[in-house]
Amino acid sequence: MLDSETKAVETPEDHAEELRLWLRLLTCTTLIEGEVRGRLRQRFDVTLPRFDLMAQLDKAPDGMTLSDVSKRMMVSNGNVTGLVERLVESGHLDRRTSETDRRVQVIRLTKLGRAEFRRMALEHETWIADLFADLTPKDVRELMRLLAKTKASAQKSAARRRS
Amino acid sequence: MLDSETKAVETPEDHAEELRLWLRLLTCTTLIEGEVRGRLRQRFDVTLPRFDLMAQLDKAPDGMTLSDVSKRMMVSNGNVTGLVERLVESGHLDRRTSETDRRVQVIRLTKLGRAEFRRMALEHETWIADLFADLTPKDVRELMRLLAKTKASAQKSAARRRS
DNA sequence: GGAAAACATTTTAGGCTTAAAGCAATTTGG
DNA sequence: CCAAATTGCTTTAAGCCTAAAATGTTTTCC
Repeated sequence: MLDSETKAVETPEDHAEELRLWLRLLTCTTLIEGEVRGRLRQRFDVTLPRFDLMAQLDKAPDGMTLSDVSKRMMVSNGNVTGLVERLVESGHLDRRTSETDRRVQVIRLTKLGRAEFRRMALEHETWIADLFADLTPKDVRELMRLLAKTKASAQKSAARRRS
Repeated sequence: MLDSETKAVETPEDHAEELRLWLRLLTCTTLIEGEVRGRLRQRFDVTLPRFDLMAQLDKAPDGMTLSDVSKRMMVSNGNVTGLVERLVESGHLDRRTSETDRRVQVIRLTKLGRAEFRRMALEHETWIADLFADLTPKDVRELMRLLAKTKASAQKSAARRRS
């Protein structure tokens, strides 16, 4: 049997498996994301980022600040500014400056925005179910568990770098 | 015990688990992708799409057509056109029209492009390994299996829609 | 109280991305 | 052979996205 040192010499840094895993993860996400994007556009003439932003706001009846949205969506501040601008323009969002802190903008879904989002979300959920249809409930549970572990690992690594 | 019909009435369409799974998948990918993007920029002043394109070409010593690249990267044709333009400009790519079919553009890494990519890829691999560091080899295998199943399921669903 | 730091957002410059339309070259099927 | 369809790529218009700098506001802390 090989000791660990010998093995280390033979395969100095074998991270090929992790690399393949990352590529597969990326492929899955890209595939599903593209499918959802296309369906949103065809059925509702809406973009995925707009839908995602509305989804965040649907969960927050009292509204959110732009920073909150930016953190939740994991996108840059400037990105949110533009996205919100367009959704206010189209009447889906209401935006007001906080009374207690004039730096802060609070945004909410308008009645129109909420109604449209709910209508889209119902159908969206069936698309997702269909895309994952071949996974058993056990597969789903197991994937949830492993992705939670993955997320924690990646966050730890990211924090290590920032420190 | 409830029969399936009663149960169906109580929970008409329970796809909440799949939805959560999709969001978690997306979170993991966004997290890792953002981390890789930032490191590529800081260490090598290169963008992620440029790196991805070079990675495709590194696996194809005889070059690829733009269509091939577009399919592999799962992005639109027009996207590749611009990406290639900039990489030819910076001297990383060589582009020539096919002798047998004048519609086709074949691109390859230049000597410079290959050298730079190899240098980046070495480090990139260690980042990925670090990001996935808390997963056991068994976790990795299991994730690979479940993501393969997910990919197949999503492709089937996408094909259903297109038909 | 007031300077300095922190914070929320916007602006800027540049690049990425898509869908759809357009152009040229090749292939197909009468 | 040649018109029609297909294929490979580019262009266009619009929107998405980031990092970094700028602006205005609030908090901190001496």
